[in-house]
Amino acid sequence: MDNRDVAQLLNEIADLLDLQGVAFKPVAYRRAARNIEDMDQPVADVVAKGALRDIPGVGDAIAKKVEEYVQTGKLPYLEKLRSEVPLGLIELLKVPDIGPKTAIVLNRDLGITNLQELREAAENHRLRGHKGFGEKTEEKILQGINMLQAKGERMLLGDALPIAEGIVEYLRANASVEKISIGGSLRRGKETIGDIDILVGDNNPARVMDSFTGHPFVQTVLMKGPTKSSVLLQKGIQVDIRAVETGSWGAALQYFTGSKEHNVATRKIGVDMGLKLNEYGLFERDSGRKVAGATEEEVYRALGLTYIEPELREDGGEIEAAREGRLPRILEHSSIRGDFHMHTDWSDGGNRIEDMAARAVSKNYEFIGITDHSQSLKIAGGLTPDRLRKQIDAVRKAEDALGGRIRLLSGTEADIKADGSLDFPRPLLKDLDLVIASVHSRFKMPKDEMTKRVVAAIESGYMDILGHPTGRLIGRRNPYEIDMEKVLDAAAESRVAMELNSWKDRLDLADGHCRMAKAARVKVAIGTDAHHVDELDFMRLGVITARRGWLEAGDVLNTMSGKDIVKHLRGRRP
DNA sequence: GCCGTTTTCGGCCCGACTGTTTTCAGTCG
Repeated sequence: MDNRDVAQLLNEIADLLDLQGVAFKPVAYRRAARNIEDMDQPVADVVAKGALRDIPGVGDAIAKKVEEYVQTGKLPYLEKLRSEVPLGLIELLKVPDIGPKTAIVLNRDLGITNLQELREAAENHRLRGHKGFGEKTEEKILQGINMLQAKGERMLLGDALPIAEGIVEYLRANASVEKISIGGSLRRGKETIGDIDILVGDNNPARVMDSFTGHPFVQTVLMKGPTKSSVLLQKGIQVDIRAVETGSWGAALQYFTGSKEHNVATRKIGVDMGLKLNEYGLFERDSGRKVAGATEEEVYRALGLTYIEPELREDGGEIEAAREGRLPRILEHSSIRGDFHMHTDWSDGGNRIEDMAARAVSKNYEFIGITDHSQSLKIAGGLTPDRLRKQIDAVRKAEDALGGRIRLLSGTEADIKADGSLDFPRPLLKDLDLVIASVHSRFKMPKDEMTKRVVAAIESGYMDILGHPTGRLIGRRNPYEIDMEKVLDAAAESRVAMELNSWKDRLDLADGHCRMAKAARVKVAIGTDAHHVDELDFMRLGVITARRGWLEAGDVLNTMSGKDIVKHLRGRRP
C-alpha cells in the first residue's frame, strides 16, 4: 500500500462524514490526506518511526487510524461509516454543483442512492418541484452527469501551458486588457492541471467577460457574471477567468494563484494581524482601510513575509521560511546554459546532431549532451559499440563545424541491466564525455532488488547521471519501487547526479524528490530527452519542476558554463 | 479533528455565481 492508498482512505472518510452532515472533521481528514499523499517518504516508514504526528494536520485520532490501517490492512472506523451511508452517494459528490447538502436531500427525500438513480430521476423529471429544485437545476444535474462521464484525466503541465498561453495572447490582442496572467495550479507549475485559470486586470471587467465568452475557442459557457466566467473548450478543458480592477491586481493574482492551502494560511496570518485578505486587497479589519493590493510583493510584505514564488505556494513550509527570511533563491530559466539529454537520428530521434546543436546555439546554450540509446534498447535503434565509436567522431566533427560556439558532449543513455551493470564495455564508457544510465527494463522488480540494481550502477564509477530515476509516466505508469533515500545516499557518495527528465509526461525527478536530493547534497541535471529540435523547449518544464523542488542555481548542473561542465565531467573519469 | 507569537478550548478564509429564493443557501475555487 502506498501513500495514495492511505490518502484515498482518509478522503473517503471525509466524504462519508460530509454526507452525514458532520462539520469541520471532513476538512481535517482532507488536509491530513493531502499532506500524506504529498509526502516523499512511504507512510509505512513514517509509521515505523512513530513520526506520524509530525505530519501537519495529523493528530492523535488520525494517526491512530493510519497506524491501524498500515499495520492490519483494515480500518473498522471506515467500515462503520460505510455501513451508515449508502455507498453510491459518494459518486454523487463528483457531479458539479452537487455537494453534501444536496446529496443528503436527494437521498432522504427522493431515496436516491447512486448516480444511475439520479440520472433516471432527472430524466423523468422527478426532481423539479421538490423544494430547492427547479427545472434548471434538473437540467444542470443531467448535464453535470454527462460531463462527468465524458471528462478526461487531468492535463499534463506541458499540454496545458501552450493552450493557456494561446488564450492569454488572444485576449491581449483582442480585448486589449491592461494586465493578464495565468493563475492557479498552472502558474504554480503543478505536473498535472485540472483546469486553466486566467486573471485579467482591467478597469472595465464586464467588457472582458463578453470578449472572452464570445470567442471561437469556447464551446460551452458554464457560467458568466460581470467579473467571473467559466467555459469549456473542446475536449472538455475548463477555463475559468476572473477580472478585477488594476488596483487589486496583486491581491487578486495572489488569491487566484493559490494553492488553496497557501491562501488559507496567508489569510490566517492576516486575521492574526487584525487584517482581512481577499482578492481586492489587504484591509484593516476595523477601519476597512486598504493596506496593500496593487502587487503581490506588496501583499506579502504587508503580511510580514518576503515574496514567495508561485511554484512554492503549496503550504509546504514556504510561509515559515518567508517569515524568517530564509526562502531559497530558486532557479531561473535564464541561468540554464545547457541540456544533458537528447536523441538524434543515430537512434530514435528525428533530427541530426547538427540540427540539435544549431537549435541549442539559438538558445544561447554553451553545451549539450548527445545521448542516444544503447544496444539493448533495440526497439529504439540503440547503438552498438561500433556505431557509438563512430558517433563520437561525428559529434567531434559537428562541434568543430560550429567553430567552438558550443560544446557537444559525446554521450549515451546506457541501459542499467538487471544485475546493475551498464550496457557498454567499460573502455568505451571511459571514452565518452557523458554517461547517463537509466532503467528501461524489468520495471516490476521488488523494491530491494531494484534499489540494489541502481545503487550498483551508481557505484560502478562509470556513470555521471541517473536517468529518469523513478521511471514513472504521469497518468500512465507508476514509478518503479525503489528506495530513494538509499539511492540518494549512494549518489552523494559517488558524486553522481540525478536527472530531472523534463519530457512532459515524465518530470522525473518529481518536485518532492528534488527536495530530497538537495537535502542529500546530490546535484540535479535537467535533460529534455528531446527526440526532435522543438522538444528542446521542454527545458522550461524541468526548470519549473526544479523550482517547485526548491532548487537553486547551485544545485543544478545546467547552470555551469560549457568549459566548467567539461572539466567537471573529465574529472570524474576513472 | 486539528491547533495555538493573546488560546489546551473554541475557533476553523473569503467572496462570486446560480437557482430559487421574496433574502439566501449551496457550491466552488
